[in-house]
Amino acid sequence: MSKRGYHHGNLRQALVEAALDLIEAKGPAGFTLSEAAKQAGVTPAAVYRHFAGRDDLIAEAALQGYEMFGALMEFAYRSGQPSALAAFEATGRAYLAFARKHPGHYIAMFESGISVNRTPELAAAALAARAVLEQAAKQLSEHIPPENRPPAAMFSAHIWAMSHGVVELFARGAPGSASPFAPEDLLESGIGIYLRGLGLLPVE
Amino acid sequence: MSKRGYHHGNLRQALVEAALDLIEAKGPAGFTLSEAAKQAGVTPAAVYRHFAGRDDLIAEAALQGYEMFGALMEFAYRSGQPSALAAFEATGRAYLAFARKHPGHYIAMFESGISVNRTPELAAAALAARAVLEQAAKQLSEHIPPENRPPAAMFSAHIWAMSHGVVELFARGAPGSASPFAPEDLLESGIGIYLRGLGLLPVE
DNA sequence: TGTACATCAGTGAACGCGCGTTCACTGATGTAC
DNA sequence: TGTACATCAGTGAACGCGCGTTCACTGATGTAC
Repeated sequence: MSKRGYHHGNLRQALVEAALDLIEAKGPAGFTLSEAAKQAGVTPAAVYRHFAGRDDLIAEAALQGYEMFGALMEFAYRSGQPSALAAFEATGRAYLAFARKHPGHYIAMFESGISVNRTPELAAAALAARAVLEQAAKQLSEHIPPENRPPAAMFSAHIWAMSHGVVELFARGAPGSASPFAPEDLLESGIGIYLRGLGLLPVE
Repeated sequence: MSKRGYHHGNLRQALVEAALDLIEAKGPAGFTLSEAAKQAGVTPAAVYRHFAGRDDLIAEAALQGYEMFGALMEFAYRSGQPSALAAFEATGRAYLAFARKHPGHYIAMFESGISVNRTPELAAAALAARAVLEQAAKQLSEHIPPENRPPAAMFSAHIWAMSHGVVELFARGAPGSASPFAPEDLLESGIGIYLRGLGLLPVE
């Protein structure tokens, strides 16, 4: 913002944002370091002052994504307290909202092919995000009679899978695309039916 | 198989299979026409005798995938008849089995970025595959009292989303990967809970 | 306030590489006679 | 069975391109005196 001219001032973050724009626009394969540099108004070589290389830049984008993702879900989770159900549903909605609002981050995180175990920092951020959903699932599943209560990790895996599936298949232009339902409605109703199956919502 | 030497004999299909191997091994971005040609024992230029270019080759791999996918689900669906429930569950299992056995096809279909509307033939094959699942969902949903029966298209979209999510998140090495559950169990239990939520399975 | 200097972010030219694609060609195959 | 010939699948050389990365450099910035 402040400085202009020879020194960029905040090139590191500008590069991350250029990367996110490109990933969003052209997919993880379409992203190139050179183009990100160009979009940030800088020579490709300048990137190496801030990142070890192309993959390192994507990894940073994914890291920022995981941190934001975790924080948003955490916030949603808290906002629904003390009701376990409200907290859980808010978390689910936050998942889709994040994917919609920050597609570049979402793609960098889940479709770019970078491993979550690339750095300890990235692994920790990913784990933390996942932990929020698992915590929400765990708290909610305590309302299920123990004898037919699935493991919380399985519960949250189901929700994660359905959320991710809705994002990939129906929230982007991808394959058949032309679903007659809004992704939000699809996910909300799907999770509703699932929760009913666990006895956590009344069977109307 | 038969001919050797200057003329390959079945280069077109050999290229498709090389492409599938490469896509499976290195992701849709890692696939190159040149390497597929090399793996088929042929010069890159030879590819152009059979395909319009790189994307056309991927599209053919996806097309064969959709055809196989549709046929397998159709077969599974029939094998469960006349029970609507058995047919539906067999179809769901066939989904995951296909993704497991034919990852190259699956990736070409859903992750390569090629549009299903690229050719009428591809669109038709994709539609046919989707129709099988929708048919299974429709038949099964007739066992739900009409007043709280979701549209069959929504029903099948939920199942498709959960299946796809399980494949992407837990059936491959991708992100957190280290799920403590087998994808098959995860999907089977997830669908089971969902069907219970629709009143299609007894609440134990 | 003014000057000398150290720092270091960004430059610009260069590299080797593999890509997709084109083109004129060659030589194996199968058919007509 | 043998020869002439048309077909066309695959060759090999070449292309222009953009990529990621390296390197010695330059010049803006901020600090010490």
